[in-house]
Amino acid sequence: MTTGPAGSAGATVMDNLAMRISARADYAVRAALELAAAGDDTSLKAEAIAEAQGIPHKFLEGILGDLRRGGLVVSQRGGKGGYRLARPADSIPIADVIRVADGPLVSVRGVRPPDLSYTGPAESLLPLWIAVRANVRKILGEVTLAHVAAAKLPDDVLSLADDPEAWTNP
Amino acid sequence: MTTGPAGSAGATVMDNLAMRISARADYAVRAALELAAAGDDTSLKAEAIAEAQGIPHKFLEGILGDLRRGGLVVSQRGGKGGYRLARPADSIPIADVIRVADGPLVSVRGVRPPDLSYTGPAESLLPLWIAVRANVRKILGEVTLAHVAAAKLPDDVLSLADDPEAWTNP
DNA sequence: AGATTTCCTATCGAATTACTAGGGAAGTGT
DNA sequence: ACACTTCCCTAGTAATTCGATAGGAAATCT
Repeated sequence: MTTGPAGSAGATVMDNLAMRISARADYAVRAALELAAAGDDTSLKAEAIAEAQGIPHKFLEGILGDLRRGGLVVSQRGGKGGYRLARPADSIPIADVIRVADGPLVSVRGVRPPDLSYTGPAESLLPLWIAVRANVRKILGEVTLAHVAAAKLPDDVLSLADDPEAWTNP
Repeated sequence: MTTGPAGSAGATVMDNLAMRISARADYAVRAALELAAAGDDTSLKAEAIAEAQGIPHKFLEGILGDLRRGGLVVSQRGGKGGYRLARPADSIPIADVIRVADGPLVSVRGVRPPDLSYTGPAESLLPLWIAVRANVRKILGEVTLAHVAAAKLPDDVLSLADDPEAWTNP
């Protein structure tokens, strides 16, 4: 499995992180992509998705439950059961998947930017966080499951990722 | 998440967060802004900064220690002691402050994007995370302490924050 | 009925976060 | 020299969160 053992020996150091995509969000997106690739009328079993993407299957079940409650997938129990997307893949932005699985996209100290208040020289911090959030939203709201599943990201996103400097460490 | 379907009004839920600025990072930036506003040759005591920004002062001391070890501030002990910026405020991007206080800016499941590998329909996920990261870096690397302390954000950042839609909830 | 697969609840350990406590080291003013 | 101030360092801790697991009840198909 190329994805790195989900829970065990992955990263050497667990750093503090200013911005992180959680395992939940990552798994949720990958599961949704698997469903997008399967097509609108084929339904996949949780176990199949888990195996394909190297996700602990009981953990995945919980995540798929969230996606269902969030209205992104529909499920069917029983012998021929499984999950499939509730809407066409090109109408589901990645942002939706992350939000449903993980809550708001961006927050500061557990508070959403518009609810913060700063004083003194920090007053302009709020517009800054808002700008960052707007930017993240723009990207993740523009890119859909269909884009990623087809490996055809929009040009403006691709050009961001093409900058070699974007791939360096710090 | 386990919160009722979509938007059940005002309940404050402490969700998981896809992207968060931690208290450490937020405090670090605000402290640095106080120092930027004080000027290059005035030094402020930890206690004064703590009071001005409403930060627990013992907690802040630890953060200031990180900033010092990261070379962003210099300190002086004793009666006339305190902290001041090690460099001019317009040469310190917000990104530097956050990184020093909190580690790498962006990561996925505790792993930095370039170290991930995805399979199947999730293959294009990596360039997407990279694009998001590049974008966040671009903003936080461009905006300096001087910008924020003077309440004069660069135009391209301001225009992002000016979009009224950027301030809405989800 | 019987097999299958989702769905629900409960729990767990380990890590992380935000913060507190206490004391030692370095510097200043009298 | 002496007291006083302020930074500096090490530990510790309570609460929360994260990732993951277990067992069984409910629904659906053949």
